[in-house]
Amino acid sequence: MNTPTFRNWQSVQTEVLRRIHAREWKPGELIPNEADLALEFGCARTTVNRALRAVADSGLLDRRRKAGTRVAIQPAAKATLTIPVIRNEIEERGQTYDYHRIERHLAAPPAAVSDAMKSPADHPLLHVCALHIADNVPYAFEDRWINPDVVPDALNESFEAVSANEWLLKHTPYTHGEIVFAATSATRDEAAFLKCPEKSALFTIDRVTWDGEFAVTKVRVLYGPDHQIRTAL
Amino acid sequence: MNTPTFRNWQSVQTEVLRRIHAREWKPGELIPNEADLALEFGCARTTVNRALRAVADSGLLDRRRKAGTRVAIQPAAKATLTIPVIRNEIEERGQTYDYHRIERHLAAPPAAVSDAMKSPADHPLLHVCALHIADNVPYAFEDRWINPDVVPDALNESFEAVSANEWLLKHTPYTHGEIVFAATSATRDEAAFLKCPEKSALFTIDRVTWDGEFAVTKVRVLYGPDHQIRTAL
DNA sequence: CAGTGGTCTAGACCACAGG
DNA sequence: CTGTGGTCTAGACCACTGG
Repeated sequence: MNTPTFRNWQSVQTEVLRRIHAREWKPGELIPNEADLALEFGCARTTVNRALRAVADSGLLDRRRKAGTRVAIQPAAKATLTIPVIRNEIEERGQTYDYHRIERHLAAPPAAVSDAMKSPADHPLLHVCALHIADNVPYAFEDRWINPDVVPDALNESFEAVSANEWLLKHTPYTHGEIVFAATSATRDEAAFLKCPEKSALFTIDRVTWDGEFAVTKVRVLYGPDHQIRTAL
Repeated sequence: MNTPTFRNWQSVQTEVLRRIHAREWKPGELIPNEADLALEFGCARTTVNRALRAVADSGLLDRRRKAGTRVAIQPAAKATLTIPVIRNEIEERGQTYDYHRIERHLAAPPAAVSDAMKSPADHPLLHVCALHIADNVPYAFEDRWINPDVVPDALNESFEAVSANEWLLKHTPYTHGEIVFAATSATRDEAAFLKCPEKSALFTIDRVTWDGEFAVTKVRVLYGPDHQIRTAL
């Protein structure tokens, strides 16, 4: 029985995944090259290429020129996390969103912040703290430092009605960033804001965004206890 | 002054990103269609398509047939996390890896586990607990349940030398999975294994993997305090 | 050096959804 | 109905890298 022809790259991808899962192509094994597969599948090489590239992106295949394509031995799981604007995150679950600005002032940041932003230690930055609230329950505490050299308009903004989270997204371009996920123990202040016991385990996201070589902002978001981020694998 | 010609999709992508960051194309705005851009860039439409698709995948563009392509208004950040096999994670940092199996027995799982695996409440599963160690310091505690119906060979494996983490990856295919990130407070036992204070905030990954409609395994990995996952944005 | 994947091109048809 | 993105094709050249 011959392999039926495959019309599109998704069906080729499905077949490739099937062969990997069914161990027809075993871990570490070399699979046929694109030209041969195209022949077998009855489609153009481009189509096979697209399918194999997709599978390789997910980590299940290792591709190298001349060496060919192999089934990955220990496929590292790759999970794509989507971190939405907090307001959207809450509203999409049908909860009402509320926002409270806690603090806003210009100050020299602690060393950890100026280091992370590669900003001179005594250079004042705009410090904005705020609470995001879902259905009247504290949801996340946002502790942010903004570089006024890069975002001068921020100095004219009170951040009382609009969160810095949203305001920056709308007003400030950035070229790249770094994001760190961790678990931290709630300090006394943080616990008070989030209305949870001191030293609760909090899911934490730290983010620094850059516009070229200049740090735009550094933010730490502390989510309330029991917060979790879920994704398909 | 004309736009110079672009030779490959990466350079087109770079130019597209530049226009978005420079606000030449503003958030919410419609950008020219593929055919026009191809003309402007002096390349084939396929090439433009590849570039725009890549940018859209990263969340900065919204594309819809007939409606055209728009710059995203509030681009949700997308971060791709790579979760390697723990041994590799440790060895890649140049640390020595060590492993200790703590427990292994067949037992009826707690309700939370049988629910997550959609397995009958009284159906016995293989429970394997183990410690992953980096440079003689506890690194992560692995608490795993394996479905022996799907992986009968696991019953013949002691998991004393090879972690279930690696063994399953090598021996068991899976079709899909779900992964949850959270922060949890160390229980007394967990704290003892990880040699950290009780109630420390621990970064936690829960994973359930499936082969078709059957759950293969459910694992909870508790990382030591201060563990963090970092990725570019 | 030669085999492999990576990519480009021009042209074509199609699926979808806005108006 | 029609404009848009989504995809396929055949053929071509290139870049990398293993042997």
